[in-house]
Amino acid sequence: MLTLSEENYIKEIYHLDVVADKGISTNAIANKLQTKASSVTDMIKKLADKKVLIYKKYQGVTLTDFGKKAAANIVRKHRLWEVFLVDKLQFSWDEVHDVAEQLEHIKSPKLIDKLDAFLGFPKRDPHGDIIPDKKGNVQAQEQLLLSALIKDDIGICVGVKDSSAAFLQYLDKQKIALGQEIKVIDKEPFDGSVIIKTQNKQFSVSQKIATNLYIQKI
Amino acid sequence: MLTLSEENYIKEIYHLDVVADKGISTNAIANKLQTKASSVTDMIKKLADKKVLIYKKYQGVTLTDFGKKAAANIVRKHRLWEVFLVDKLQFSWDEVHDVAEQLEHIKSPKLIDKLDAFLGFPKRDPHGDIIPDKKGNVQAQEQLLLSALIKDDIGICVGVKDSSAAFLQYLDKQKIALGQEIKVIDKEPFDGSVIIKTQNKQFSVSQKIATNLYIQKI
DNA sequence: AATAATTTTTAGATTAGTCTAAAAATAAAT
DNA sequence: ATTTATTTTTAGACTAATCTAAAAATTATT
Repeated sequence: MLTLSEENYIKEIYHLDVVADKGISTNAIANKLQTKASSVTDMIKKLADKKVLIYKKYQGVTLTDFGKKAAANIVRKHRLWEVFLVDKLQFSWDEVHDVAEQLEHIKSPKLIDKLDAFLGFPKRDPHGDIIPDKKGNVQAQEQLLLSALIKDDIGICVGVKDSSAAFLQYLDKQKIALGQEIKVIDKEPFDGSVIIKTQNKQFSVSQKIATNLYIQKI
Repeated sequence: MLTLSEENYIKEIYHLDVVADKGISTNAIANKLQTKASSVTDMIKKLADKKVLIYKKYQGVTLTDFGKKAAANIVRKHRLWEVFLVDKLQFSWDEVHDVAEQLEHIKSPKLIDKLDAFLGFPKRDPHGDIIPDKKGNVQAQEQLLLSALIKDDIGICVGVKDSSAAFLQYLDKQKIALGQEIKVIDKEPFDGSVIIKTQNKQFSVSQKIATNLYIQKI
């Protein structure tokens, strides 16, 4: 059985693992978890004992298959709860994270199965992120950043890279929602901004926006 | 801010407070929480410092108004989650307790308000217990034990005193549900059993059953 | 009222998770 | 290839929550 703290470490290492290919460094984990490197060293020793990850002094860590499954399960719970908060309780998508951060630690497989069914077996959370299945498998997402599209490309908005409240609120203000169709009218090479058309309105978004919005081409 | 452990102590003291009139003893708390008396002494000192309760050595404890409000809030959360589990997720009433025990510690007033609304502002949980309101007030329940009724009394089943899975399953088997009308046909003075009629069926229940089922007379 | 039994508290130890400060190892820069 | 800078680990300490065992206070019993 994993403690709350252990679960938070595992989840964060899992998120870092997606990008990195070598071992996850002690400092990277410490930054993400707002803690000190020495605390991380202590904890990863414990997690290595529990066969959650592989740890060699000074070489960083990598999750074992067991660790990856455990992590995917926590992520699954987090994202299902986010769907619940938005779909059923009318939370907006920029205010669900902190609550889901607590709910993800509730231990009851039955609860999650029933919640999943109640929500209609959703595939993605309110930010467009894929929800891992019961067995901890994550379906690969075929998605590009808006900035990677070229003139006349058309796609569906499927997710955000940055899920900070500020960014989500910006999207709300511009009436950009997940599931929405977006067409690239033109690109401005000078500053990387993109002129898009969505819902019959045409406007420009900055490079910062374009590099944080995932699109699935159609 | 209260820790998880503190919340569990407060909740248990609150439940014990309903029955007792003098201070709640260290041992009583230790029994309920499956812990040692020495641990209880340590904790109640801490809770006294936090103004949650009044503590005098060897005299037991009593909750302050602040402590009572905090406790009622935890109980409110516990019971609202139980309603959610039964009404929305199709849990049966004998399997919700352990999950609710975890969910009651989630900290988010907004979540509870929205959950309350989503559930249609229920007044009682699946076991018939009154749900404290937002301010921590509990409406007095006018209810008697089935064993206190006399021949020809008619009432509605409103709650259970013992909410163990075994008892709840017994009630399910006998098709006795909350909200159901029950008439006392006769009583057997010898063993305290009661002959009742409900849903056009007439049968006898033992004294043990009759002293654990709450009825509201009509 | 004195003694016995029980309850409660204290004292000291333990575990999980964290921290600071110093030491050791690795990586970067001259 | 040394030296310097950075990262990581170790050593020792702290807090929260618990425990055991012994001491102190209260309650019950003769």
